[in-house]
Amino acid sequence: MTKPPTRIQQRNRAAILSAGLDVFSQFGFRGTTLDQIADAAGLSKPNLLYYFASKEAIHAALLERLLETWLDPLKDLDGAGDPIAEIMGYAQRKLTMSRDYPRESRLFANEILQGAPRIEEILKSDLKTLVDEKADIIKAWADAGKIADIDPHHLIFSIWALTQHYADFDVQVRAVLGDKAPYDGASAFLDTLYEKLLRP
Amino acid sequence: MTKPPTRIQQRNRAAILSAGLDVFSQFGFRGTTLDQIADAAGLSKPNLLYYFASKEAIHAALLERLLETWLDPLKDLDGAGDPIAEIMGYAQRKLTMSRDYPRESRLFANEILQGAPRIEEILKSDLKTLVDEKADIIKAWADAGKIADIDPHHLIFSIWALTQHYADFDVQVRAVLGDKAPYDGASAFLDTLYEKLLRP
DNA sequence: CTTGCATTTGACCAACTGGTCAAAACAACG
DNA sequence: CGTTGTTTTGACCAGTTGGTCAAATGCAAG
Repeated sequence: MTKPPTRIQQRNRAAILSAGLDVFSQFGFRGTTLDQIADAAGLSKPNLLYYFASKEAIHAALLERLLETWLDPLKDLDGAGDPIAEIMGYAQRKLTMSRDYPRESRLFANEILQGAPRIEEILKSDLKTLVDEKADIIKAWADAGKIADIDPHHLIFSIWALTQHYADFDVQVRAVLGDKAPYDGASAFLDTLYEKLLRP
Repeated sequence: MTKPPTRIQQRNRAAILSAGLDVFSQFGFRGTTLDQIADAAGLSKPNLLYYFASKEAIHAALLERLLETWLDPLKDLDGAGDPIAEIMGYAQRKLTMSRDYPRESRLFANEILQGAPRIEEILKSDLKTLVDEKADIIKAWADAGKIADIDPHHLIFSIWALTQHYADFDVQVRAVLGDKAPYDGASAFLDTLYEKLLRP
């Protein structure tokens, strides 16, 4: 019997989540204050708490929304497709996510850096299951001689590391590159890297 | 005319820095409290502040100590050495640092995630200079046909990303790998990757 | 217009925060 | 032992924090 949200509710909840994403992704859970989020959302603090029960609740809503979409690119890795194209496609999808959703990437990074207290169980169950499953596919490709023989888990880690680095360490990347745009070079680099790594 | 520090001073300052490293690397600057550091160091809060003027001062001391050693592995990359061995050696040294100094890696990651407010200038000057210099060396190797033709900056980023990932995302890596030890596989994977990537 | 619900707010609170200070406890040296 | 400098602490403070609440305001349907 939950009523459909009004237009105001939709707008304000969205503003709060976006503001929370801004602040949590930069300062982490403990380093973020409700006043910061309220300011960024253009609402008063009591009004924030009219829409979300607590600071925890905002953070939890963000993490939940994040986990929903975060693993999609890996789910799309298709055992029936062309091995090298599938893996390179996964890397490119993940790089696109870093470029288009850097705040989400940093929110995730912050959570992991803090020891993943809120999502450790999910990592050990859902994530591990998904990764093991895709690792089996990659292993089968390697055994069949369709790609080079490399450790599938570390291959997946490498894709995570190389792509998320451009979102999470953005300020360092830009400091070093000067005014050159990071993502074009990154995309080309990843293509070269995985082509050479995977060719049998 | 500064007096040499007493034994007690040495011990307590070291305890504070180690405790601060524990807490700052997990929660970031804003997320860390002096009480947490004092507890971890086994000192009272006023006693903390007898040794360091402020929370900022502890954090600054840690960052300074970190930056001193953080770039050493890259400095050691020798333009006169064997190209592939030099780059693979750098990657392995960096991986060893991730394994032996994960707290330092996470302290750095936290600082960058927060937009590097305290070290952005250093990144743009010292770090950029060093990286550009080493990128020139790598470029020369590529031009001479001694290694494959890849973008030197993104090559260096890839080494940072792939090695720091094992420290910064440790809990995720371990959640996925189960009880398998990460670093042996990582080391072998990096060797394979850079050998294949760099071979002309 | 009015009634009823959704929304917003100012005032407030207890706990926590970074930091101060004077006094106490300790250590070392003659 | 006494004196002097070092180290430690309990009490304290002003500002911030997450959160509450009753009252005020906005708004849409009848």
